[in-house]
Amino acid sequence: MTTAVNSWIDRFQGLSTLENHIKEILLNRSTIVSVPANTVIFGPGKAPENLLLLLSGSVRVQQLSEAGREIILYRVHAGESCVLTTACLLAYEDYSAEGIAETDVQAAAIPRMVFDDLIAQSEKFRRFVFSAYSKRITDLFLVIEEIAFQRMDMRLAQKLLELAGSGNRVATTHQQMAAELGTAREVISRQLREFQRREWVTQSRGAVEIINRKGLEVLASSDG
Amino acid sequence: MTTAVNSWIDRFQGLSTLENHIKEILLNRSTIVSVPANTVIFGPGKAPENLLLLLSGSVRVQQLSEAGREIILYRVHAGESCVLTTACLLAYEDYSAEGIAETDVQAAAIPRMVFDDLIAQSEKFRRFVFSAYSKRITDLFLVIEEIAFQRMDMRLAQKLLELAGSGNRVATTHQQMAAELGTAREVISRQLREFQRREWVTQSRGAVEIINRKGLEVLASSDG
DNA sequence: AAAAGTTTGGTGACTTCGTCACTGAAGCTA
DNA sequence: TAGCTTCAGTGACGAAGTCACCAAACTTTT
Repeated sequence: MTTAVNSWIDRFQGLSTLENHIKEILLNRSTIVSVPANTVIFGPGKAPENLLLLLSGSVRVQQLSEAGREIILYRVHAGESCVLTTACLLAYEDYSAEGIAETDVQAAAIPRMVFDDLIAQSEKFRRFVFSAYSKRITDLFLVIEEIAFQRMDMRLAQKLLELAGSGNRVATTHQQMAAELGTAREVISRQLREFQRREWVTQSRGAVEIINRKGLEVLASSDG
Repeated sequence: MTTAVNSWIDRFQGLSTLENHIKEILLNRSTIVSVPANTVIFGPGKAPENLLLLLSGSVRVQQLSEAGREIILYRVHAGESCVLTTACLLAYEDYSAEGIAETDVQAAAIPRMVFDDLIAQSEKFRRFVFSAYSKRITDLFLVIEEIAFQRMDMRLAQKLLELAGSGNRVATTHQQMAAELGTAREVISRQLREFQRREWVTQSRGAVEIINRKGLEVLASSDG
């Protein structure tokens, strides 16, 4: 029997303090899966059978409208869980959201029944799950607020900074940025042209280079 | 000891099949509360201490933006639960959503600890809770899609029909309708004027009267 | 009952955003 | 190198959001 130390479990804030016997259940009854980039992990007609705890990579959860437009709802990163999915698979399976591996992904997959077991047995695991829900839901509230009330130029500046991270290059097409923000490609093109005119960015096919971070930051944080 | 039959529990789809001893815990450790209309049930700085199961009335959950604008996220009706709230109170308490009693409300209030107990003890209760989550979350996805992609005239027609129910009168101000749809009052005023011109509705101060349901229905269901 | 205040709705001018139809340029493929 | 596909640019226009202001309808006060 393993001692359940130094396992992937400890990479998850909120799981590392689990009781040892719970950790063992988690370790013994979950499997580590590897998923190549761009795999559809769940979606309409493809209900997820497992709760995924991401060890590396990221998963993009997006919604497709009937008219073929799409919007990105949130991302799941390493150290986080696809927990909303779990709820959704229990009932309303007919929603149109889908989860896609954005990079190669490694994850611990917990079967539905084991998940149920853990929820029943461990107060700490329950807390972990409901905390994850909480974060996702507040994220969704934020998305709604941004779509409804914020200006596109501000949202685009924020998204560019977010996607650039510590670097300066954002490798993405205008079309993809449009999906990020739930708008049309032309709108992105025009905004980026304006950013370029202000010498905040330079553009090349399939990429945006940030050359004046400050400018974007000022716009991004100008509340209103 | 009660037999736990004919109680409020049976009004909830998903709870009526609970084991009897679970029903008894639910009955004995929850309290029936009455809340007058317009009470703020939870909100920023007022975390809910209980899971509410609505017996009568309805609760409106809305988000306030910094600029003072608001948007209605969803409603909780009799026979449903304020379950999202429960998750949120566990962690991220700093979200800006608030729940308001739209009418006088009667509800069964389950303290947080009892909720945790029930989750641990009953598979059926877990299913009830996660199903409720599922419904709310898919509702939120729908809200996002509508805000991002649907035309205002269509959304307004849908909302009018929804609020009218089986009647023909919607007692609401333009400002309130704007909050329903996350837009500005002027937009609502202009759309309603157009509906009036088409002789689908008549207006009076604080109310809209539907006089041609068909017209609204056609617009509401014209996808695209 | 008249005056004053508040809430609700109306409107024009303007900006921003989304849509449509089309163009051209860049990169890939055969 | 010719042809295809993807990506980006653009003008024209319609839809939606913003701003500033006005007017009408209810409420409260005197």
